[in-house]
Amino acid sequence: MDEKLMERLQQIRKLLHAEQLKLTPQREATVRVLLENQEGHLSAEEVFMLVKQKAPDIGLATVYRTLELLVDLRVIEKLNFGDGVARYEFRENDQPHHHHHLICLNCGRVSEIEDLLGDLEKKIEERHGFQITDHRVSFLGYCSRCRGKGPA
Amino acid sequence: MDEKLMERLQQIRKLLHAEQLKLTPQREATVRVLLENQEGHLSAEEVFMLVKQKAPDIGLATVYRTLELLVDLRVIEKLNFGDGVARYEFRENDQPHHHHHLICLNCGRVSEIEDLLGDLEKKIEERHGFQITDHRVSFLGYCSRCRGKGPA
DNA sequence: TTTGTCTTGCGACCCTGTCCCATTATAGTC
DNA sequence: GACTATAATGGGACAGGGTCGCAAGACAAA
Ligand SMILES: [Zn+2]
Ligand SMILES: [Zn+2]
Ligand SMILES: [Zn+2]
Ligand SMILES: [Zn+2]
Repeated sequence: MDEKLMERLQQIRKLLHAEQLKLTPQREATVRVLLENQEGHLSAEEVFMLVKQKAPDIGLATVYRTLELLVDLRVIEKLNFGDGVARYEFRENDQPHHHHHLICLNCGRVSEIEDLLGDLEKKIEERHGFQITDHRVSFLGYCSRCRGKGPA
Repeated sequence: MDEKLMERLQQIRKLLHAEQLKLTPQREATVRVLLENQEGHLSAEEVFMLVKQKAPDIGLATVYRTLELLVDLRVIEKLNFGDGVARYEFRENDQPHHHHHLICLNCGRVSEIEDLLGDLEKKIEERHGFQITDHRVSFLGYCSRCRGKGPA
């Protein structure tokens, strides 16, 4: 786990370097928080709170800038669950479409399932002549623990 | 068209009445704008602008309140295309899932296609024990006119 | 008319996110 | 190490979308 983290950090350092950018302590702390919360789907504010614990003097703007930078570098992905805040998540390979989200309306848990839209997208491209480059998909409902309970 | 409009207005008037609410001139004007722009996927601000032409003294807050009210009554649906503004659209029956959106990254056109997720949702419910009540789906890419042009 | 309730417009306010700018950190070169 | 060019930072002002509280207005029932 730790060597994987260091490896990832090195990768990112190289990516930044290629653009004459630096992996500053603030950026590193932000990346670490993201890596330590892979399944957390953290919002910028949440990342900020967690980063503050590692680097108390960091500014909110820096976190936002770092997140934007990492999105541009395709290191992380910006998600929108429709709750008014952007959320961020590590990207495994540089590929989009790696998974979908199931959002529980009762407990708020977000779980992930594999991408199931490949065939469907082909169908849409054929039928409608629309060239799909990305999709935004989430499913709302009740997780196995919360079934039958209705809204919170 | 006009009789359909009146019919819809009567329906809505009844729905409101059932909750001891009134179909005020402001609310009626807002509903009319929405009905006259069925495929427009209007934002609140856009609705406000159009309503102002019919009822110049209406306040922005009233439009927001009316939209929220209509969403609660399941008369319209609140959409999120990820561009930072909420958009609104009439609901045909009171059913969700009636269609998906294809959003062109070049010209911004939003077109609609039928809901194709029925089978997929069944599969997800079986595999993951997650009871789906709604989904948010949009496909991003390039429409038939804009194919091969890349981002604007 | 009186009363109670729903509704309105307005402005203050909130929240997420961006921008500006003076200051600071960093990497590279001598 | 010292010097320099450039990238990066923190903080605060600001922006856009949206919500809230409130006093005033509209309306229906009695
Ligand atoms: Zn749950
Ligand atoms: Zn995820
Ligand atoms: Zn197009
Ligand atoms: Zn639509």
